[in-house]
Amino acid sequence: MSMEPQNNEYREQRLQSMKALEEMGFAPFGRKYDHKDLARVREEFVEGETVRVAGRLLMIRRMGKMNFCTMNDGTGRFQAIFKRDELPEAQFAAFKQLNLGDIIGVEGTLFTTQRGEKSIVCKEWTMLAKALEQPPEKFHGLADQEEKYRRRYVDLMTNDESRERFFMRSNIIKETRKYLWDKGFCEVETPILQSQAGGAAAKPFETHFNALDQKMVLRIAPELYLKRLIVGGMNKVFELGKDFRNEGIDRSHNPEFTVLEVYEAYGDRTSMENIIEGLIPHLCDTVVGTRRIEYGEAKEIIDFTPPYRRVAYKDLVKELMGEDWFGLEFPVQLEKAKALAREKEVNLELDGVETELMLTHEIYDKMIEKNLRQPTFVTRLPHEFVPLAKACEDDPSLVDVFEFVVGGRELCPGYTEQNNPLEQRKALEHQAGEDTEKIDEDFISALECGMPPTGGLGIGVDRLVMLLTGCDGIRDVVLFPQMKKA
RNA sequence: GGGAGCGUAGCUCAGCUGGUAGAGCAAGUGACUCUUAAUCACUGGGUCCAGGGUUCGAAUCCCUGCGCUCCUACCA
Repeated sequence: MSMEPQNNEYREQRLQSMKALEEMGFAPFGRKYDHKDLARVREEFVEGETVRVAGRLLMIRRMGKMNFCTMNDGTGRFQAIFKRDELPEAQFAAFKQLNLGDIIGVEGTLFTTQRGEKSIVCKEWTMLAKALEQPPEKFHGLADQEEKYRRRYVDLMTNDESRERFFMRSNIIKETRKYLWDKGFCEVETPILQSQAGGAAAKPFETHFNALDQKMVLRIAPELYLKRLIVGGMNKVFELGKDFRNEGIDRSHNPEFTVLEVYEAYGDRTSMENIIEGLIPHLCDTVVGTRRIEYGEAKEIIDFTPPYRRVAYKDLVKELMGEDWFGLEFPVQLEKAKALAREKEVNLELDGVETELMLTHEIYDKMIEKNLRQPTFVTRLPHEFVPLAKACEDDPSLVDVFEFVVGGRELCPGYTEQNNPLEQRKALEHQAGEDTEKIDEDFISALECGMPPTGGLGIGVDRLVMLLTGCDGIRDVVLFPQMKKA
C-alpha cells in the first residue's frame, strides 16, 4: 500500500540485475525502437518472416536452453522464444538477467510451435526498460480494488480486460464526436472556471483567482453558456467535457465527471430523442459490435435497436395503478398504493407524503422506473419535478421533457428548453429563494435577446460507458477515480 | 449521514475459543531445447494498516485514527 518505492529483496535483486546487464554491455534503459504491434504480428502472421516487436515480459518459462516468454505491448500478447542455438552467446547469457515486468525489443523470425502457438524466435534482443518493481501475480493480476484505482498503471499492464475497457471508452467518445459532427453539430468549449455556477442544482468546487482577487467556481454544467451560443446563432452545438460537483462519491458518482450536452435550435425534446435513437445504435455498431448488450449481474439483455418506447409519465402510472388513479381521493390512493406495495414486497417511503403528486412519484420511483428495462423515453413529467423546463403546449401542469430510462435507471434527460425570459426568470428566482445573487443575469439578458425554440440534451458519458461496457461502477470506467488521500 | 465488513510476504489469500506466522504464485540456486497459470528439488522472504489498552502473552479481544468495500440515504 505504500506509495514509496518498495525497498525489499525484489528491488535489491533487480538493481543488481540492472548492474549486471550494464557490465555485460546492455544499457538497461533503451531508446526508440521501431517495431510492429503484437496484435498486427498475430493477424498478419507469415511463417519465417523477420520482424521486430517490443513489449513487457508478462511470463517467463525457463527451460534451460530454450525459454518461452509471454510479451504484452498493449495491443495484445505474443510468445517470444529464446533458444541458445539461435542467439549470440552474450545475448543468451544476458537473457538470464531479465525479470518479469522488464520491457524489451525482440528481433527474430516468426515460427509456429508444435502445439500451434504463434511465436517469434529471437535472434537479437534489446533492453528498453528495466522494471525495479515486482509486477502482481500472473494469474489473478491486481485484484485489490483500491490498488487498481490508485495505481491504474499496474492494473492496465496486467489486466487485459481493464485495458480493453478503457480503449472502448476512448472509442465511444471518438464515435460520439463523429456522430454529432456528421449530423452538422459544432463542437464548442465553454468556461469551466466560472464566477458563478449555474445550469444545475449542485454544490460547486470553489477556488480563488489570485490576479483578480476573486472567488471562482468550477462549473457544475455547461448549459447556460451553450444556450448563449444558441442565442448567438450557433444553431447546433455540443460540448463534451467535464463537470465538477462537490458532493459525495459512490458507485455511480465521481466528483469530476464527463458530460455531453447537445442543443439544437428550432428543435424540441423530440429532436433530442432522435439523436439518442441515432447515437446509441451508432455506438453499439461501431464500438461494441452488438446492439444487444448484457447488463448487470443477471446478464439481462438490453436491446438498443430503435425505435425506443415513448410513454407519458401519467400513462405509466395508470398502467400500474389503474385508469381511474388520477380521479381517486388521496386517502383511497394511499390505501391502494400501500396494498400494492405489500403485494409486491416494495418498501414505499411515505413519511411526509401528503399529496397525489408526491405519492405518485414515490410509486414511480419504487415500482415503475425500476421495471423499465428496455430503452424508454418517459415524457410529459409534472412541472414540479423539472421547474426550469418549458410547459407542454396542451397542459401547463406538465413539462415537455423526457427522461431516457434503460435497465431501470435514468440515463439522461432531454428538454424542450424554456426560451421565454420572463418565465425563466420567475423559475430561477423561485429556485434561488432568498439567494438572488445566484441568478445569472447575463444569461437572462441573453434570453431577452431572443432564443429560438430549442431542444437540449445532457448525457453522463461515464454512465453511458458503464452501460455499454457492462460495468456497474463508475470507478471502473474512469481511469483515475477520485480517492481520499492515502 | 446511518449500518455491516475488510486491511497478514511483491501479488492472491488462509490463520478456530489469545500461546512466538502459513499456502500458491513471484524471487534465489540447481535440472531440463516445444513450454504456455510449464514441471521437479532445495533456499530466502513479514512494522500482521497506524497508535493506545486488556493480558504472563495479541494478527486474534477492546478503544481511537487512517484507507478501502458493500448495503442504505441524499444527489436536475
